[in-house]
Amino acid sequence: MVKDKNTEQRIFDAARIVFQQKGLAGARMQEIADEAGINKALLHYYYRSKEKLFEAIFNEVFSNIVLGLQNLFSKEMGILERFHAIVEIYIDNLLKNPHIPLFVINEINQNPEKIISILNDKVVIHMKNFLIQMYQEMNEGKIKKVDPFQLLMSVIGMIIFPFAVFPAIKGIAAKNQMPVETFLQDRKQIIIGYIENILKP
Amino acid sequence: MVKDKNTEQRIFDAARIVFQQKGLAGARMQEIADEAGINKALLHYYYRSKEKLFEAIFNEVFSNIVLGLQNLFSKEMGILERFHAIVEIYIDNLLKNPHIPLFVINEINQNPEKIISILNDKVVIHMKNFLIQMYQEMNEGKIKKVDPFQLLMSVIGMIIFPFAVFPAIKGIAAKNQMPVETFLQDRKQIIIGYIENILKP
DNA sequence: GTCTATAAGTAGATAGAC
DNA sequence: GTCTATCTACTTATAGAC
Repeated sequence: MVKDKNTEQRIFDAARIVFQQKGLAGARMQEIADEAGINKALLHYYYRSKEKLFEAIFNEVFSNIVLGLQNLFSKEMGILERFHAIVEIYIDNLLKNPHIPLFVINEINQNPEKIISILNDKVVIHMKNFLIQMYQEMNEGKIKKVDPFQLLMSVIGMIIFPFAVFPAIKGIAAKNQMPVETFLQDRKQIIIGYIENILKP
Repeated sequence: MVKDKNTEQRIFDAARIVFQQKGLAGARMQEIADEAGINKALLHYYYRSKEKLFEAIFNEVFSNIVLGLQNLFSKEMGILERFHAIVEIYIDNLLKNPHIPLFVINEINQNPEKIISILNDKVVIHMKNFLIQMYQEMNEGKIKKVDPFQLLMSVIGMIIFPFAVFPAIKGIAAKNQMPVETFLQDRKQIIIGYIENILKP
């Protein structure tokens, strides 16, 4: 039995929008159906339950993030270059999907075991290689000696935080007659500058 | 008519715990009642509705944050000293209440107008003075020339992000046999070090 | 596959006894 | 003030026609 790709995809896209804005508990199946332009019953026809629909969305979103991380950490490049890539690629991606951080952060808090096990399975290896590379470059005197994990956490925090409070940033930006996109675009070079200040020997 | 402070306070504390963990939509009045060790009907006796109870909690939490900001920005001190204080005080406070960041971030996203108007009324003035002070010290050559707002956003991001993904950090820390509290305590000096690197002329 | 109508379950809110 | 019992509304989920 072949599924109608069009309808299924429309449901999927609608669900992603609603779940990202309202979260699992706050979303309504009716709202998703309206957003998809179809009837509520069809949601259950394609995805048996609200939970299953949510899981389908989350898995797609999160596996994209994991793929992005794997990609960033598997390529051969120096540490500064790598941080440069992390900042550029993530801010560009988040500008296209500013709701993703809060969506993922909420799931981390509601369902930590699931996320931790995925991270352990698919990300930790790359993370370890990254840490090893940092220690190498530190010993070679290419970069200053710092705690690699703390730095990584800091960089991710600087990247993600403005998106987690996006509406507030937007409000503040509007008050200063600056498009929020400009603020976030500028941020790329600024964060990279910080990292260079921190790491340059 | 005098309210029974004990019961009201127990409801309030229980509601804070449940709302912070589950959010407005995810929380159940029954769960709050259980947590408070009283009956569901009493919740409505003290706070007319779920929404009103949530608002009471949020207002208390958020006004504490605003007070903290006002306090930090009103005291006379140099810029580096001020950043030092921001980092120390916020990490210490968040270690006591690690759920607050996500709680506030969610409300920022669900109810941005309310938060923006409070910020405009009570925080923007202090923020402006802070920016003025930064420009002064930059012109005097005490610190390097940087975008003050971007730096502030970065510092706040570095402070708050680990708490927003607390369960994940905890999981990773556990895997490395390190208490998450140690990781976050260490972070204070590390972030302050970053800021000095960024601002030292 | 898609719809309408409806069932079944849940959650917030209230009535009324004590 | 506090409880039990109940009401009402909403939401997910299903049955069944087309």
